[in-house]
Amino acid sequence: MIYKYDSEDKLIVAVDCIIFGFDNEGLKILLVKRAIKPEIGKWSLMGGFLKKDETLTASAKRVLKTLTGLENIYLEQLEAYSEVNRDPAERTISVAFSALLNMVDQKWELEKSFEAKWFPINAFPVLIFDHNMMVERALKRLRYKAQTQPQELKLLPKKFTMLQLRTLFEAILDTKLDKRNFTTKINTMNIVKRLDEKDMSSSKKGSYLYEFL
Amino acid sequence: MIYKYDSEDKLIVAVDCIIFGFDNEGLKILLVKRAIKPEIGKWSLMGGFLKKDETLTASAKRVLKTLTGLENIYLEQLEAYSEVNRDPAERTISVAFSALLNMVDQKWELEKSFEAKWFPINAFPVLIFDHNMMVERALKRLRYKAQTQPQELKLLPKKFTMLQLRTLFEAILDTKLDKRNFTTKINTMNIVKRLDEKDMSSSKKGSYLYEFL
DNA sequence: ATTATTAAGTGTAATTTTAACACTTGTAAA
DNA sequence: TTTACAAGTGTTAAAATTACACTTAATAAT
Repeated sequence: MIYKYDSEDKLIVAVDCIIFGFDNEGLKILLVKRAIKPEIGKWSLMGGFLKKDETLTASAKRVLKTLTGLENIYLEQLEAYSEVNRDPAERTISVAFSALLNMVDQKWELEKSFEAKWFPINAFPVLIFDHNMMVERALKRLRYKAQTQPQELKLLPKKFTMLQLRTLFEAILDTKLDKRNFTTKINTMNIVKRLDEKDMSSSKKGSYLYEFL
Repeated sequence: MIYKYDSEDKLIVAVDCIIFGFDNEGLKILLVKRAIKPEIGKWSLMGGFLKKDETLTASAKRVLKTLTGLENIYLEQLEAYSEVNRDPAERTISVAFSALLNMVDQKWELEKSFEAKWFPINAFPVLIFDHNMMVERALKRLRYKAQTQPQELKLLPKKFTMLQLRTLFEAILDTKLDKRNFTTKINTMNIVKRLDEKDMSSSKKGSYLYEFL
């Protein structure tokens, strides 16, 4: 026997992705020019609509794959946004996802048709709807993650130097960190192993490469 | 000009409330006997369906008011749950809310028709759907709150003793806490003020009452 | 071959925070 | 006046955090 709820209150559920990237210079956010009305042509988070037969996470993964071609982007669900008039076109609620993307060592390209662009995290445009709020929340969450579970910061290439890791932390936390204290801290946390390999590109001495455990 | 998205993927959005209470004995959770099919008669979180013209928070507040009559229950949004078959009746997603409720000093009554019951947090029944997962997540979040923003633990009467506060912490964190260290910690956190008033009910000496700042 | 250059790598001391631990006090009841 | 009982309080040791600057390894230039 199959039961159905009796409701005229069905609505469209969207997902919006706050896509963070890191390229050794600073923390970046990937934005797209909105392709549909309303607010067509304005900067926006990459998003899409939840289909009836997919989970929110699957939906976000699909959206990200469409934009980047990548299948295994690290994702974390954030809040749902549900102001009644958040989207002037129609009642929708949107579930935000934070996506972390290593910009360097993967072979991938942004799907051209989306007019996507990376912006520095401290200099990106005003976004549509409540998307700026979403970014703010995602950043807060990212800072928390850095403090508590740095191994989840999937923003670095598989092998990275201490300098890269520290630069990432500095970008996320928006502070300067002491070199010696940082290394000691990371080492006592037991989350990385030092490889025998060195990266010779940045100095004559070369710097050890690390991997997350 | 009004735009509409073109979509057959509208669906029902629910809210489910993890309602925590504290009565100086221990942490409790408020559950209801489900009144609709499927799974009618089974224990469940208190929930309801999001209406087209309300926000998720408003919806949760409405649901809580229906059950308790209270208007100003402290609420925090948690994750959305979206497994395709989480509710066998129909595709729904549900947004979980954590609600904190001081069981002692308010004048209120549980609406009888819901067959609601308080359970100790470490001895409550198996719930329908994914509700047990929701409770687990809510507990985790509550522990985090206790560590970082204890003034948000709206589970105590306005005036409370250090013993009450410590007992609450012990219940939430599921550990014993040292009396002296606890008092010192709370005092250095600058989140409470000690009143001149004493609660004489628990001892001959009486214990000071505190308020959150 | 020697020297210069450059970023990587490393240790110690001071301070702050946390954890462990037990006796004194104030009041009501006997 | 004494007894009983929970409330209230301080010190010491250990651990974590912060501040701080010189040495090292390798390449490039002479």
